[in-house]
Amino acid sequence: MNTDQLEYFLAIVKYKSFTKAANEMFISQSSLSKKIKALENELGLELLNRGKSIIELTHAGKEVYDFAQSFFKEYNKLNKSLDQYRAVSETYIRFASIPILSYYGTSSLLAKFSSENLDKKIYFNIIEMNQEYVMQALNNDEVDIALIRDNSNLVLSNYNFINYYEDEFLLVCNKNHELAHKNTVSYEEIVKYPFILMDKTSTLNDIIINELERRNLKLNIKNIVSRHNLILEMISKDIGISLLPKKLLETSNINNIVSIPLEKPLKNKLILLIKNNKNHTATTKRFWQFCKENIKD
Amino acid sequence: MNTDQLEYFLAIVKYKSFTKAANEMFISQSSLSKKIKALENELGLELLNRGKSIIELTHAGKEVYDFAQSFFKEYNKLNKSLDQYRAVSETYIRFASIPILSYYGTSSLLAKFSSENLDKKIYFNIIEMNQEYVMQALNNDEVDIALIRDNSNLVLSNYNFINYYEDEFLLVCNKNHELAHKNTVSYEEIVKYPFILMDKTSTLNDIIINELERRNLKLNIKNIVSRHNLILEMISKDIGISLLPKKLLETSNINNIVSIPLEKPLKNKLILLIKNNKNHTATTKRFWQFCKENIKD
DNA sequence: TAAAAATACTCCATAGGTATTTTAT
DNA sequence: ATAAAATACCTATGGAGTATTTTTA
Repeated sequence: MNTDQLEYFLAIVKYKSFTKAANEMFISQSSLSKKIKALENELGLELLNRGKSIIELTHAGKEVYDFAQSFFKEYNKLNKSLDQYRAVSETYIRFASIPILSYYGTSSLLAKFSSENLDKKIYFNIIEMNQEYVMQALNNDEVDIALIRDNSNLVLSNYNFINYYEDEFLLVCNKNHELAHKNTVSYEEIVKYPFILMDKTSTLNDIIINELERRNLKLNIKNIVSRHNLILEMISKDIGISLLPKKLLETSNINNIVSIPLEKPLKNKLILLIKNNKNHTATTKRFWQFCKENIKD
Repeated sequence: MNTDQLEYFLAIVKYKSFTKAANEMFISQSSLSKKIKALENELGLELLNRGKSIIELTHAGKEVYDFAQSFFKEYNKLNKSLDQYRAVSETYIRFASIPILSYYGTSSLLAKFSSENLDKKIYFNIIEMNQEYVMQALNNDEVDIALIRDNSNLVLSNYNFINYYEDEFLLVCNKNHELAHKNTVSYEEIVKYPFILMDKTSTLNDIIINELERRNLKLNIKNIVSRHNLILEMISKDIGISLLPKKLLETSNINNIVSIPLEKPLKNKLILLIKNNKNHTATTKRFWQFCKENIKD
């Protein structure tokens, strides 16, 4: 019996699925299956009733489950206590993000993790790049975890993800604009007016343009700029209108601007991504676990 | 971390020696050394201060030691509880002995072990043979554990042993014999009288004859018989004298016989033997452990 | 110098992976 | 038929052994 087996066993119970648990624990379904079978063989008992649409504990399994839980309680206590004897080592977590970090409270998440894990000096190596480069870095193992925008082009089969934040796009216009008085606006109305777009490396555009294409509509693009603050400033001069995630508007203090919900809401979803492979450091895994527990979606 | 590592770690602390612990746990010193190093690496800590003439726990080691102890308490509890779900399986322990089993309470030892291990049906496969055959069977892995007499010919480097019983040889003679009134007798006196010897396959003879050869004395052999009861009966008819272990005399109820200590005591030592190799079943290992704990030497 | 732990080296067993089959709904 | 667990098969890592070296008292 070893800690891995117990940990994996708890994961299966938690997720009620070998496949799901394997994914979450960064091992293959096959390995997990064999590991649990090995544990069952060692104990000479079946721990799980498989199949019948859901995985449930056998009576013996329940006892092992309770044992495993209190084991980890003690084990974690031991490890915390051993920290006093351990040299504080350094580890890096390489974190890449699209340029939105300051708006979504990410730094406080990272800080919280560091402060909860004082046994190691944890350094976050943070870079902000456009989504294409973030994905490249993730795929080339130059980065451990990424924060990106979930656009429809993403193929997530090689990744695990956590929903990080979700809000919706609002129409933003000058307070003197024709639309300013409306309660909701439709896509058909939006395309009538000069539109200010982020530059094409932003995934905000993909989402907006995809949605409009789906509806056979085409934007009347007036300007393309590289930062959303610039968009807001231009709107405050009534140069055009735009669509921006609600959250980005909350932090701005530009005058003369009005934001209006869409008739058919358009979601802006941010997700954390980690590669599905098995070579993550213990600290990276621990951080991923921490994110799962600390981000309420 | 796994149960093996913890078990081995506890053994090292118990025996204060890697080499000793390795031997007791039926693994090589090399493997043990590596296993503990692996545990230390995993924990990122030294657990033992090696070398300085004795092995002692570091502060961290003490914490792990306490953890391991309470772990096994819980682990054993779990296993006991899991027994109710386990199919009762059968295991055999192959036990060979020189023909003395009825005199040394061996059967109650075996019975006690069986009754303390009700999770398995434990069958003892017991054979009594002369020592040469017992040793052969042990060497050929036809037998797991052997009970033999420790004569000076034994080379024990390939075995682990447990002192099973120790008593001393007494001179036995008829109550009308010339020596019958003495408090102690010397070897010089013994060789003067007709002597009744066990047949040559008995290790009793080796011990007696070796001792006399060491003293340049030679027995005056009158009869050779195959069972010590016969010897006693012959002595009761004053046909000769003999040397027999004290214990064998306690259980006999033959009259007209006197037993007298030797001036220079001659020991009769029975030992349990197990091969030093690593292929014992869990039950055999458990029985061996049980013997270590239950036989006070 | 002697005894004991660590290491070098070899061999084999097992863990982990991918691909496939079996099972259960 | 589909989704999920088990299995077959392959590879690579790690564990066990023996023999040797290093360490320490």
